[in-house]
Amino acid sequence: MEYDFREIEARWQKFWSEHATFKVAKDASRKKYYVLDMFPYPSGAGLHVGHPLGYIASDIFSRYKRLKGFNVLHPMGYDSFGLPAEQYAIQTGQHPALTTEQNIARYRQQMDQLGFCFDWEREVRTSDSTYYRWTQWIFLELFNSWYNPRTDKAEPIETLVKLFSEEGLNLAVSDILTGDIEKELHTFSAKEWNAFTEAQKREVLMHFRLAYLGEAYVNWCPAMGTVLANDEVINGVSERGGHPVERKLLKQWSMRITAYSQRLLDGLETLDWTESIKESQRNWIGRSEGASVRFPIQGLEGSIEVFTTRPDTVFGVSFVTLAPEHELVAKVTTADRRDDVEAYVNTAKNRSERERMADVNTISGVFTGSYVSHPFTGQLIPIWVGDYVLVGYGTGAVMAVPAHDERDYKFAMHFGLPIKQVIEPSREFDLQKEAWTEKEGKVINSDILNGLEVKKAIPRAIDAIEKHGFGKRRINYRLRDAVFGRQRYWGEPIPIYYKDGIPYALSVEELPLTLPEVDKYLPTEDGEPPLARAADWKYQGIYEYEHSTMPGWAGSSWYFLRYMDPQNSSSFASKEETAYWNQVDLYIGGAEHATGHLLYSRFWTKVMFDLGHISFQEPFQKMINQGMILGKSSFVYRINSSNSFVTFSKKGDFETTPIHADISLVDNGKLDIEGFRKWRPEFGGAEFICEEDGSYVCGTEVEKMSKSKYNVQTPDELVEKFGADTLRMYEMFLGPLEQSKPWDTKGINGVHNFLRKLWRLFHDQNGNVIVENGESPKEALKTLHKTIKKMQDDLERFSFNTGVSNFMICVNELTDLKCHNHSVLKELVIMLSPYAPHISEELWTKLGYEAGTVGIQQFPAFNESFLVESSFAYPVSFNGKMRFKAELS
RNA sequence: GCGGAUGUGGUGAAAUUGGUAGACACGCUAGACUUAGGAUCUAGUGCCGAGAGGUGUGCGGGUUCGAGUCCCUCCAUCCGCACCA
Repeated sequence: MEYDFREIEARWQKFWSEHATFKVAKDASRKKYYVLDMFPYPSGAGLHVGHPLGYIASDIFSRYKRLKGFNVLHPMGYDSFGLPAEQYAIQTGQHPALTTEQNIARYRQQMDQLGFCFDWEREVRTSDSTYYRWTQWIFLELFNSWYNPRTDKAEPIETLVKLFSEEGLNLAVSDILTGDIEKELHTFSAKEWNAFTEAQKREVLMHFRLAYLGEAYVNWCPAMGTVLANDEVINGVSERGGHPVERKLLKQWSMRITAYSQRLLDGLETLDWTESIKESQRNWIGRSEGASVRFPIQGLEGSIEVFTTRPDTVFGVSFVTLAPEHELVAKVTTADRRDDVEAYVNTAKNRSERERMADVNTISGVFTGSYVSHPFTGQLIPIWVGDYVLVGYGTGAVMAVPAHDERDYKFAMHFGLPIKQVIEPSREFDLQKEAWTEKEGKVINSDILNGLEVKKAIPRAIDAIEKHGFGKRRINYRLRDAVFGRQRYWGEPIPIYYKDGIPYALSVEELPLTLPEVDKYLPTEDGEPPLARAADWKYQGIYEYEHSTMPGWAGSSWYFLRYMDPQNSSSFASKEETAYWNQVDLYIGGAEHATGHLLYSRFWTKVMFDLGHISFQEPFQKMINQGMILGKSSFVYRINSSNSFVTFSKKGDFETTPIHADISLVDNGKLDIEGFRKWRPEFGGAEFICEEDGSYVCGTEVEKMSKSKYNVQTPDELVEKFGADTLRMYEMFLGPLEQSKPWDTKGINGVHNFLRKLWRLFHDQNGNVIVENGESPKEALKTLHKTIKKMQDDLERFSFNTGVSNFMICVNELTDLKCHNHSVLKELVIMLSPYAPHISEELWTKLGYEAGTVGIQQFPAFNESFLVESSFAYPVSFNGKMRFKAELS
């Protein structure tokens, strides 16, 4: 009897499902371990071989941890709100919930056939109202909180109300103001506060809430009719769809993630993540230290505030530049300059992000006609407008020091503005040709700073600026608040209604605010989001609800918490459950979420921690980022303006256009010509210029796996051909988990043959089980123990590829030894069970053990005494002394 | 430009703390067995060389008794960010 994987796998999957083998529950007597996969968006295309890579790894590790005695939480769910379902709904009129449901069913079926040990009773779906009820609840928590810089954490908004009613908002409490709040608010006394109307109070509070409605420059995508977060915009076009994106000032719901900049930065130190992801986050947060300095405007009230990291060069300022969108531009523009400035500002505003980014080398700007006075020297300095200054960063204005900043230098050269050297370069350098931008050298021409080294001059300059009241020390972050509203249908409704134009939050008891039915999934004629179409959808039948919905990252920012207690209907998860399961110990997923999901979910976790809902600050302790599996596309070469195709080696003789051919039509590089003709009607009469042997050879290229490139390999056909255990082991065998690699099935036979060999170790030619009892042969025990040690090490360091290899070596050796000893085989099966669960279960029962229990055995113990004899020692001399190093042979 | 990663046979790769480089697998070569299969078994397979031997981890240098591994310079490829003051 041969290894009949089809029969075996179907039978065990049924058994696991019927016996709820992988159901887990809190168990205080055992240590927990939480292994999480990034949950998928259920797209219509189903899973391709790249998707399960991470799931296989997490499955292996979960099973291993279970063998080690841990109570392992290993759940799965769906990030089921999202654009594609909505787009499909727009095209077909079909409700997104329906397509989503179908796609989930397909995903589930594909995952099931791989034999994962998920506890499906804990499944979550972000689009399910029993789930998004709690997403809305968290939104309310954010809405009803503010960030208190004095305690450095989020607090209920009541503490702020108390503060205002006792102290008001004045200089003494100005330390509670951070970032943008600073600019927009006026001070008031406690008395004034108490006399404020409800509306006035709410307006003030809105500037402090962690979820707030505010005016902000947003990434507006006209093609999609919605706003996008910064990380959803790549090179000035939308991440999904590639539509152009422009900047627009809009009133939007936002998340005050900037309040957490420093804590998000500090928290990274405690995490076991790759340096590259941490670095991406540091970059995104973009902390820089410096000072803000105010330059009084000549002849007008007020001043222009700039942010600089080089206060040491303050005496080298020769002009000040405002961003075109800067609020003071209109005010400082003189009458004779107005036409020029307005023309410039309009051009700059109308350029899309993409255009603006495309030509960063073109220098443009315009003089406003006004001047500021230098705070130290009183010298008059012209005010310019230039689009190299970004409104969203710092104060939207810079003090230009052309001698020591490259962009200021180019601007000054272009417009013939003075360049004043204030740093003596520390090595030979031609200041006539470019700016000396290094933070090195001696300060000159700078009054009180003269003679100081740059590194010492910086703090000295800040001290002087603060002493004279010209400005203050300031840490600036590049991180922007996250826009939270989307003008879309298929997302969580924001639990807010408007009374007299003022936003009010729903109460917790009124949740969930369910998604209403609409006639179409498009914006209304007057540009309102699709939710505005919902007839009679009003709070208490009177007040308008908020019409935008939450972005895709809302539901995914906290899903790991819901898995801990997914059925709970009185809270997002009980305290007992979150205290027990705690942080995710191992998180596996793609690196593409480095700045989006991973940052947002860290932010929400910190807020939840501050408000006392959970006892940990970071969601994911250790993270592994699996590499992408790329597709190998096949190409045929059509001779231009003909229906003839030329084989790869002869294509040089013609003018050709490469066309993707479906990889299922290509075997070993050779095209199935008849299949190709039938594939698409336009190729029906295709002619082929072939190789000498009559075959047509295709060209190949490694690309991202995608439907449109006809290079998608689904796991289904491979499972059908070789079985899930083979596919699982093969995907691990391909190479290091974290490395991207092209998909290639040429080695899959090797893994499949190995499983057959393993099968034969237990069976004779007639299919009878051969298991011997009694004393285990010494040689077999050595092999076994060597393998136990290696397999364990491999698993601990996530080196699943060597794990598979080492297991193969073991089976080869036992086969050579003709070892059928019961106790050796038993431990072999347990060791294999994480990698190939189906065949392990089968062999486990053949060894006479209870079905469904192989996964909860103890991982076999490694016994050194068997290794001592088989190891050899070789001499090593170290620092002149000889010593011996033992190696396991 | 800045940051991160990677570079080892024909191929995927291994080498865990500086200690026999290329395990394991694919592929290939030769043979055995077979009513032919994508089966199994045996032997071989980094490169040069008939051989002894020499040589070899992107290039060049360094530290060391010893370097794929540590340090420096450079090169190539991939990924991320990018007018951030």
